[in-house]
Amino acid sequence: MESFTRDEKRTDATIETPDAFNRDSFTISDLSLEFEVTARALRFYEDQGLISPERMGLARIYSTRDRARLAWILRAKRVGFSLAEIREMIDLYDLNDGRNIQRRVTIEKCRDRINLLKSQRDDIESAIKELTEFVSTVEKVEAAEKSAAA
Amino acid sequence: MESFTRDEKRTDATIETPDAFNRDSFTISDLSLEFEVTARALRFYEDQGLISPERMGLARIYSTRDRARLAWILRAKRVGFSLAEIREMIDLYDLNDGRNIQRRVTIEKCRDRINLLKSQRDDIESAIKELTEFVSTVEKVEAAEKSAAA
DNA sequence: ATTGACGTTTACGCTAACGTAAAGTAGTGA
DNA sequence: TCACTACTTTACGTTAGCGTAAACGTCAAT
Repeated sequence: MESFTRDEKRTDATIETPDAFNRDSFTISDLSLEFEVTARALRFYEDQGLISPERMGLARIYSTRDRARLAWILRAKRVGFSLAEIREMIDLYDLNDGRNIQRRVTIEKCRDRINLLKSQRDDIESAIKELTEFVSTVEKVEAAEKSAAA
Repeated sequence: MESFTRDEKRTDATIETPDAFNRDSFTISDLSLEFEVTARALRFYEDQGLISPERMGLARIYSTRDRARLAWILRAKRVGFSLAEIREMIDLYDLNDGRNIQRRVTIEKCRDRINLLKSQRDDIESAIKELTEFVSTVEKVEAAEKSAAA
């Protein structure tokens, strides 16, 4: 459960086969390349308790679960959550894996988040509309000028 | 255009009628109360060139246009824009009031923003879905436990 | 043995968006 | 006149989210 047998690693490739998909573990640069985040960021997330990969000596070995979790983290970031908030949410998930304590609190927090997300979405929707209209008016002006110049 | 005639101000109220709606000018605390931002924030936005109210002596006098602009700024903030980005967008708007220079650049920038907003919206949509599903599974577990206890 | 690629830790630096005194001005009300 | 209140400026402090050395370990290839 906690030991990492090196037998699971392929021995044919020198140490890394860049074109190998269907991997079951990843290095820090694998993930930083794939998700376009710096290794520094990944280490920082680990410091903040968002993710905790296995170690092989000092080196970090990310599992597919870690990878999925990272994807989750990054999306949460994109939608505007702080790392602290993300951490909270992850804790909620993890808590509900085995425990039944505080389940109602979890649900409430999730509901709050959902509502927040919805209002954010509405704001964005309005912004899109507004910008789109702006663009079209500008384009109309432009078209009018062209025909006037003709 | 630039002078502010004090005749336009009402002289009946001492200096502020707290219950007066349909106002045409606002103090800094009016706006900070209404929009629930601190006066410090408003001054900061001014420093950053996002808004520039008239002055009556030292005191800031916000017009209805300023107020509308503030509303715009705050919504842009809510959807994740930085103050610098908001400033850029405002400049674009203002530029297109009188000038025809760089109109294509403006449009391009707007298009980029629109695309960014759309992908943000999609991210949020996914997050909503995911959280909603999570909540419902948690609730199912809860319901199952209750019936098991009966 | 050394170079190079990739990894590590520790730790100081930086930007954004304000918070928070500190200290002064300006008008009103007693 | 004094106090109060709302407003101002200047300026240093704070938090988040990393960036960026510095200095070192490890393995494979030259």
